[in-house]
Amino acid sequence: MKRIAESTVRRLSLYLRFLEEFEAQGHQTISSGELASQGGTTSAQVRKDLSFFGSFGKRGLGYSVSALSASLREILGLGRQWNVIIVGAGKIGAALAQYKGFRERGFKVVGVYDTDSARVGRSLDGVHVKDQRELEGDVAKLKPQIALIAVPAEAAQPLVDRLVKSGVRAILNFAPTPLTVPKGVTLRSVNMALELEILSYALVNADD
Amino acid sequence: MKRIAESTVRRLSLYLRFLEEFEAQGHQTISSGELASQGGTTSAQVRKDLSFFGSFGKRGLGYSVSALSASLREILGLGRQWNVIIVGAGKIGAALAQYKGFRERGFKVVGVYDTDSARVGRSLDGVHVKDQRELEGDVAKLKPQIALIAVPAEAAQPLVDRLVKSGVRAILNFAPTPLTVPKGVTLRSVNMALELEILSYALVNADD
DNA sequence: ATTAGCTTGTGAAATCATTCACAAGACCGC
DNA sequence: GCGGTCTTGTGAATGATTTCACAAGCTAAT
Repeated sequence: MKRIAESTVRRLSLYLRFLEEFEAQGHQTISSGELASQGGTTSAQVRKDLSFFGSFGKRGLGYSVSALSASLREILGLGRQWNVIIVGAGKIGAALAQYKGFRERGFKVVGVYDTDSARVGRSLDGVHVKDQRELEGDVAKLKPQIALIAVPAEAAQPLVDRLVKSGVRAILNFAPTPLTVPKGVTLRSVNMALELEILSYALVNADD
Repeated sequence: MKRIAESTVRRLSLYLRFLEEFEAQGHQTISSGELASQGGTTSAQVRKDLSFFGSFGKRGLGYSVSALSASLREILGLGRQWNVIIVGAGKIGAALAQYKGFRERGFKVVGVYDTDSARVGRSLDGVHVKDQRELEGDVAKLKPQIALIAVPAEAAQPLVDRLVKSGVRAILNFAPTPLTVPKGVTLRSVNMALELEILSYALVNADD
């Protein structure tokens, strides 16, 4: 299949959110325009996004909420449980470990690791923090597909290398540093200070 | 001035990071190629990004690390302190309140608010959590330019409306829901579950 | 069965972002 | 001062994404 733009995948994910809300409200069908207004985009964009994957609607009618939800879940790979490990049990790692939103969407935290002995042994929402030396062994055993990185910037790249070597194929990085991964491994980064700097730029240039 | 793409601003922010590291290592000059290899981009991209704002290098030599750092800080509006409030003192709000990276880059947390009386009064890294009823009064007094939102999804939009009404012009949202703001207000969202879903998509479609 | 009223799916056009490619400078060594 | 070697700054070309615009398809009402 043709490569799909990340912006498209991101929007599909948003559409799914909204479809679930809509379904809970008992609606049966939804039009591209309604979907668009929630996601802050246009009806043409919605239709184009969906068209990459097939044809899901009925002309004149719109989309079946439940059928489209199911299709999007399928497309996004959410019909299953993903096992996730979190490395780094500081403030951010701990908050992530306890974040309910992950579990609700099929992402199960199966391990939390740290190097600091003061943190090892603590329990975070049912999962207790293990020593980072156990990482390789656990990855081999539990086969988590996704790792979240919440360690200091300087520890992040060596950690990524270890994770990749152990077979992790998808990484979400919260350390404020750019990382590199080999081809075949997907890396995404969330950098909160950077987001604030973009806001700072917007404030300073408010008169554009 | 011509409108600058967000992707450009994001990269400028990254370049600044490296420049600071590079400066700490005692280097005087840096070429667009060196800057690019750090940021995972190309030298042409670096030069193009900078060209929107002026001409900062010397042909044959590269860029003065300190001069370019200063220019980027100026462009990004980082030559000053920004006052930030955080609304929502749950796991994520608390982690944000204690995140050192913000302070280091000139973002000072001047208030943390929650509605839950069990959380009100707690101290998070020197700032203590206040009742959300004090929000409007404090915003009028402290004039924070930026608000971080870490409340449940359903509480987010009403909160945004209150913040905007009180004069906040930039918002960073961590609630997993799309929000709308009037023109003149900048909103950015960080949605962690969404990032995981994008990874999920990548894993399922690894063979593209 | 026809019409009226919606809404989809999709090429084509327009816009936006990145990469290319090269002239114009700048420094160094001789 | 001149030739050689870098590296910038930037139009032009390419590539990617979004928006437009409209034919085609479906439902409901009469």
